Amino acid sequence: MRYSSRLTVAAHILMCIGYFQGKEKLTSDFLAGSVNVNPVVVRNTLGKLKKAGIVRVEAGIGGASLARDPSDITLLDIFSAVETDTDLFHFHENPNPQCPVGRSVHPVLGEQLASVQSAMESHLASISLNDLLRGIGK
Amino acid sequence: MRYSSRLTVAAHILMCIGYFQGKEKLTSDFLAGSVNVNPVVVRNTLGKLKKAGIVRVEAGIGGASLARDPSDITLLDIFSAVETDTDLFHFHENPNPQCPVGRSVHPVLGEQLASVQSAMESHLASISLNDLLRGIGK
DNA sequence: TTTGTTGTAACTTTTTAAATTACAACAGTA
DNA sequence: TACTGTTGTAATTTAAAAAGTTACAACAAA
Repeated sequence: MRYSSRLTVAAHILMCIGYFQGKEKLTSDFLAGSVNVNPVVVRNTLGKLKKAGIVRVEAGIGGASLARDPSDITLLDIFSAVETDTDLFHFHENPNPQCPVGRSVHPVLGEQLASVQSAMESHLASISLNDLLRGIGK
Repeated sequence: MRYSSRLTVAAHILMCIGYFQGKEKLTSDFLAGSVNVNPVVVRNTLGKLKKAGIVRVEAGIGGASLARDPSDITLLDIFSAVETDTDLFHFHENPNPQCPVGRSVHPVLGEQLASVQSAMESHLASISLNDLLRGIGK
């Protein structure tokens, strides 16, 4: 299995906000129309992004806006805000502790996979919302 | 979401084979005992590893063995052999093509995510079964 | 021919994401 | 104040995928 589409949905939403900010009222309905998902999914996603300090949302009146400069919002920020389980790999639960291999898998393999994970994360951190906005309509 | 436990299960199986080769008869039951999964899962996994030229399996008589030197089996080899969908990120299906952002998400974001993916894969390729075997019982 | 094993298909269980429904809380406006 | 459009959030449903399990034919050696 792989990561859910939460990262791409969240990135899409933020690209919309960055692109349309000032021109359109960015309600969850409007954003849902571009992403083509249910408005409630947009609201939940915005809720997580708000908690992470990435967007501001006006309750009641409606409308979302970026809380930081697009160059200061990275894919890692979005990823961490939005994915519940950020672990890339998933260990099988109960290797046999009686077996020398079963006893060692988790520490040995886990250490290696953690380095893969952090390589991925630093790569995500090197890409900003600004980089994405530059590509729109090009 | 994240990758299934297929990679860790497959790596565990291969570590067992590398470790016990020559000392034990490596049947799916024996391997299942160390990994602590159903023997059928082991057989399915071995089937994929066999197709990828990583192991040899004796039908009838039973028992698995490595088809290559452990230093020539990387985590990327195992990963590719065993995961059905190797895509790390998952795109939402139907962004609105009427919207300039909806039209651009896939190409723009997809290109960036592909670079993240290949960074991860080259990292996986740098770790061999030999590296894992060295860590056992240490 | 008997025994122990692999290869596979089919089915069930469990888990997770995403869609959906519903409604209270909120903030402006008439 | 009442009305309107919106957010926040809980609860439920639907859909998809992984892993567990059962069952059995094919196989290879003794």
